[in-house]
Amino acid sequence: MERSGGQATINDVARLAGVSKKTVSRVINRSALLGEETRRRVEQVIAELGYVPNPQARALALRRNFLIALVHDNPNAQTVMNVQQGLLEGVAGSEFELVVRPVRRGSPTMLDDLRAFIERQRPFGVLLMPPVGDLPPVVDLCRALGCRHVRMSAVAGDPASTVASNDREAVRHAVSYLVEQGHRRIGHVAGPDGFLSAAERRAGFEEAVAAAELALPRSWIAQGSYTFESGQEAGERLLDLSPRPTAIFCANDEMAAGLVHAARARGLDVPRDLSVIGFDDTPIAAHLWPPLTTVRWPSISMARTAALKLIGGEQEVEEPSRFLSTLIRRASVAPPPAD
Amino acid sequence: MERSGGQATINDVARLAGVSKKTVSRVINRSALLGEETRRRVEQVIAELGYVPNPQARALALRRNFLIALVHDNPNAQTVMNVQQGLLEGVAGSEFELVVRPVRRGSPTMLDDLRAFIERQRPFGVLLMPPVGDLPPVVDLCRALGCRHVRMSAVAGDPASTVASNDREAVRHAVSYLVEQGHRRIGHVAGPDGFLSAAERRAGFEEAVAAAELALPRSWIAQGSYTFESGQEAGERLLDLSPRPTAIFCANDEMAAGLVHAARARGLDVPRDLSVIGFDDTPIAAHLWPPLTTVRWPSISMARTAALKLIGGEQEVEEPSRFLSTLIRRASVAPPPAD
DNA sequence: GTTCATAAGGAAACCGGTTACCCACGGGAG
DNA sequence: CTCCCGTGGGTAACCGGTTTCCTTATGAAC
Repeated sequence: MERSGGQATINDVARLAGVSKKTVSRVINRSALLGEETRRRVEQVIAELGYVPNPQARALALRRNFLIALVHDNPNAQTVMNVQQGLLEGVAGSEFELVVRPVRRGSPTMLDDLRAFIERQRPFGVLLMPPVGDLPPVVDLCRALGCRHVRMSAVAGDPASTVASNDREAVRHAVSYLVEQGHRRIGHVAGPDGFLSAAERRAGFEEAVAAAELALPRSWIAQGSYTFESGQEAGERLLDLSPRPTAIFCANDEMAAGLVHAARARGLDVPRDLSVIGFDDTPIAAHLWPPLTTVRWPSISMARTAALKLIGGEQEVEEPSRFLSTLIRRASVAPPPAD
Repeated sequence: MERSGGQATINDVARLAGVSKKTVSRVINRSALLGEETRRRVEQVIAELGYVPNPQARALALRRNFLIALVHDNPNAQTVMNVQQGLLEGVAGSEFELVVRPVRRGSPTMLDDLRAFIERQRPFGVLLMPPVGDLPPVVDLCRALGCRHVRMSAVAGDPASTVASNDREAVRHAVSYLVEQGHRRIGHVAGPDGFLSAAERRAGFEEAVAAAELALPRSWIAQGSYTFESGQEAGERLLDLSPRPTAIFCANDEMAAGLVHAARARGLDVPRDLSVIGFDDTPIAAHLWPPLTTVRWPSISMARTAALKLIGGEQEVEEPSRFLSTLIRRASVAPPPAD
């Protein structure tokens, strides 16, 4: 039974229950000092009226709001959606809402835009997705504004403000898998400069190759920009080499897809002539032909933990000691050709 | 120059400028009745203090907030991201924020969850993405709650609360393209029951086939569920027919990708032996081999218009008379084999 | 010299909650 | 019989804006 034309307010509840606002507020906030009898009466009136506290009024009185902002500049739609899902799982049952705030890296006004956003909304917390969270000026801005923030990152950092995967280890594992399959000539399509994830993945690649005591000519590493086209171009360079790599690890799935296209254009069969591994497990990976072996980033659980860290106050959030990326084995890897 | 430890308030500004709150409020809201001299003085103090009005306080006093909610239940991450982008473009420069609220169709508590969300937040407006916006109970709920809403839809509806593409026409056009290429045996992988888009696309398909006076055995239409796997299964059924279709229109890209896999598994070459068209232009389409001819849904501009309708009050939003989906021609269509 | 319209701006109430502070009451200790 | 304390709950101020209503100064009209 709702009053038409406008929500019931705390005053309505107080009046109908014959108590003061304060008492109603106590009921809402589960304060202890309350008679059982009174509490029941108030709760009944609340139910009858369908009363819901006004979040704006609450925010004003409490001098804090219940907004978690997702700040991102990530071209990978699926990853962003996963993070949104994880965040929402993390705040489920609480009164927090998720607002999204894309930014444009490279835009000269990015920092000013972000500052204006934070100053205006004063969100309770912000989650910084990579790659924007890898930018020190962005983190410094949050700190300067006194805005609590958590970064998702490919490397460990301050535990209070970081949830970290371990891209380097994940890549070492993926490349070891290629080695196990018998590959000795392994190439790499690296991500762009300035991306922490790209640097980590490359480092992991180089460590794994070194650990297996394989040769690594400079020319077997081609740099791309995380795009399909750049993967294609990198593929053209790598596949024209002689001898050419029998396996290539790509720093993301987009580039791996481009690489596979380049291979096909040269009449090379994947995985018979060339094994390929990507990173991210985007929808593309599963639907490519052949289905792409790739590394899955635990984006949902990382985001869930990030949400808990943001809203969890000071108490420790129980957290996996490490977010493990997992190798998803599909059909794009096989032993090298006999040649 | 900001006061450390807390934003400046309207009271601080008023005090430093030697005026009343009301006058500051007038400056903020560009009220006319103000001396040039006073306005300048206040504006200078605002700048010095870095004063930003508190949105919660504003929301409370104005009895309305500045939240636009995106309610969706769409498995296609790229489409959701496009809609987010379009919404943000539409509200750019205003003080609106975008909150996202995924729902789970099929969950028995979906309506209750949505009701709780709307009653709690009282968002200024909500955008209902398909398929959840196609559900009458959801629309009825918004109406009952007095919550302004706009649906994105594959068919026209009440102009005040609908932005509509014309899927039927877009599909007719795509199928005509197959006919022009010389195809006479054209099949269809339809979307699941209960999806407006699926019904419209199927209707468009059937209309185009009828207009070209082609035969359409029942068996040439296979129903899927918009997933890759269902596309694969549909492909298995369609491709075992004899004679089999030389071209197939799929109601979305996921299923088209599944169909292409099924074709390849049978040793069929796309497009030499089979032409395929999808719908949505997801990233998968461009990265598939061969790159998939598909229909691009104008999601960004539809969402932008939807945002304007939501925040635009009563005045008419200038709007394309129709949002045109465009046929993206890639390599998955060719003339039929000679046989 | 009045009267009156108008411009400029202030005082106070209000939006819907939370909180600092106070009061009334009842029971046990001294 | 007081005193004191814990319990249950009310009063009023406050959060930071907006709005209603009112006052004052000014200049034009009569």
